[in-house]
Amino acid sequence: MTLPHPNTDQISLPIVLGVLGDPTRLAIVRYLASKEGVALNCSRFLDLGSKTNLSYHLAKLREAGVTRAEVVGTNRMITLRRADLDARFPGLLDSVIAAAVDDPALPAVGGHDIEMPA
Amino acid sequence: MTLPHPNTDQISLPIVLGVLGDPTRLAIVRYLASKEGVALNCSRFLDLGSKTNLSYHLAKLREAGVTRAEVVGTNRMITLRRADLDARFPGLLDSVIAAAVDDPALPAVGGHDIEMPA
DNA sequence: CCAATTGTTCAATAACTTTTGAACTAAGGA
DNA sequence: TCCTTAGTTCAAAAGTTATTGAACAATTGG
Repeated sequence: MTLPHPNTDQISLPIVLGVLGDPTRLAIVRYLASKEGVALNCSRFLDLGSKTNLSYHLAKLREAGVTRAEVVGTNRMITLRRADLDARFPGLLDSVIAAAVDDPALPAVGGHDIEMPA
Repeated sequence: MTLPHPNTDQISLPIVLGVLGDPTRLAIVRYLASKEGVALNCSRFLDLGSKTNLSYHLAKLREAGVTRAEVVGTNRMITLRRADLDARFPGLLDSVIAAAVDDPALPAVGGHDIEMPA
């Protein structure tokens, strides 16, 4: 049971930008960046929306190539595809995350759930 | 007759990313970047769509704070707000433009119209 | 003044995106 | 096996964005 992800060279600039142009998804990416090296399961993000709505946003991020989701039991462990994005669009993710870190308009993710080492 | 633009500190990260997440607008920005220091009128971009559709996309870019439009006679002279964007989101525009420059999937702007010095 | 040029606005439509709830699958534990 | 937990899928509804054509405004040049 593995989920579909684009290859690095299939990642599209307008699609990545469009996917990041949504406050919920930007908040997810910001949070993933703040926990780099750690794989988080979806329920981590329940502050940002309902379970089914998160499933939708996380699928968008994955299909755009921004995140990777690994199936571990009944969990999907989610990580940022930082190396792939850096290779494809150097500097882009860094500048987006740096800008997102101090954006008070973005919704925040609490800090109340299990996490597992990547 | 001056057009509304956001102040630098009003420029929003998700709005900028969303606006750039469209191939037509990314092509406009890429072209503006390639002609930096030159103000271009709207008809420069007619390869990318109809007159009224361009009016729409150029308004989106302007309202997001990505471009500046100056009224000169019957023309709107359009420039990238590079300094403002660099101040607000350091490195972001550079990395977007660098990635857009070698994106063969983006529509191209011809090179068949008047241009005027900024 | 008249006509041409540049670009906007408006309303309609088409196309897409987001959100929701109910039903579902798959794995894990008692 | 049965129950729970984690997450997906589906279809409907709601909301948003993109595209079009017709009508409009403002400036310039003859």
